[in-house]
Amino acid sequence: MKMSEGVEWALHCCLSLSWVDAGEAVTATKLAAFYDLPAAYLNKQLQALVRAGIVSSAPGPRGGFQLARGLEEITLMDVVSAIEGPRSAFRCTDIRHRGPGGAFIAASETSAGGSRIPCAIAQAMRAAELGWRKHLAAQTIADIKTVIEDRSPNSGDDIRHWLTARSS
Amino acid sequence: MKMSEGVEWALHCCLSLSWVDAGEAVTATKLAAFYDLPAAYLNKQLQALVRAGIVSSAPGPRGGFQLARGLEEITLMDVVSAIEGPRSAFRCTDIRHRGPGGAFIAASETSAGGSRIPCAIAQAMRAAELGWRKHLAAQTIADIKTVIEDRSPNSGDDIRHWLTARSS
DNA sequence: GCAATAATACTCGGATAGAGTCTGTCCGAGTGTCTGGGG
DNA sequence: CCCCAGACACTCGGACAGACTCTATCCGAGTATTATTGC
Repeated sequence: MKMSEGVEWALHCCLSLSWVDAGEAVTATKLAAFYDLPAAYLNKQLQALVRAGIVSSAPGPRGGFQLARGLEEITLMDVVSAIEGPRSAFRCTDIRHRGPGGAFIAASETSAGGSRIPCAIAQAMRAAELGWRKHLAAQTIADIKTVIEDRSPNSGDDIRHWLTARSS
Repeated sequence: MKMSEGVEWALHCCLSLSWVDAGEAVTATKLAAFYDLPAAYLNKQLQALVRAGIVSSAPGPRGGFQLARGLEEITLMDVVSAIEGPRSAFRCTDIRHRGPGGAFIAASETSAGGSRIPCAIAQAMRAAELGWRKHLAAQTIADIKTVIEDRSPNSGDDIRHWLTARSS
């Protein structure tokens, strides 16, 4: 169970984009060079953020990516969901209903309407994962930005200058 | 990010093993037949549980697997960790230190001793994942067994009879 | 000098290969059981 | 009848392929810029 590296990339990119002036777009090539990442693949991850409505994109010269909404409106959950997809990590395949074992619970645990009572194991796993998602949804990128600006107040200016410089 | 199916299998197997009498071993073949799973692959997952000390194994005739400790001592976290390994889902590759961007934070965020201050993003992700792990560690398989026995009090007997029958 | 136009360079976006991990399968080492023979 | 030895059948355990997802790359569609040409 490994989370895609694209999540880390996307989070850092959102953070970096927050320092450039509104209306200014940064290209995927520039962001990739800044972090020494493969440009085309980073572009792919940024596309996922576009589809999720987190950043907006513009083609052509002077084009690129910029945040589509305020940092306070972007939670870690939003970014993770955009990159990893909406499906949960634990996926119940209902093995309790397969094979001879299924016969034992079919009578006693199947509700009247025919809809099956969810597996207790799946419920427990889902509850734990929900806790994880709640933690992610409770933190916005603005919170992280605050931490970083506390640590090094001038890094934001440096990053903005580097990303908005015309010649690389 | 998809969790291995082996986790679901292992959880169900632990639950099933809890109903057979102590000292009685159940073979991987039997458990696989019960849930209609590939026997050899299920055996592989059970081996992981053995390495983690959750179940014990015995070779030869009358051999098989049985729980190595009480259900109250087996948390969901134990099983997940046994199957999935100890590594966390989110893995910080420190892209903030790679490329030109690394130069900006090297001076301001590196502590005196040379040890780097952990990335704020990695910290946030790790905190969320820790919340997930805490949820998993807080629930034991005994808890799940209680839920199931509440729903269908006689299923335990059925499962024990099926698993301990000599001829399939 | 100014406006319209065509060529241009640059960007994102999706379609296309390669690597790593998860899933599934096979065979060998080891152990308890059963059968046959001897005392 | 009881004990012992040998063969046997059964189990786990690790080594070996196949499938799927993640990673990485390439090329085409579209757009703002820029140079050129005519007025």
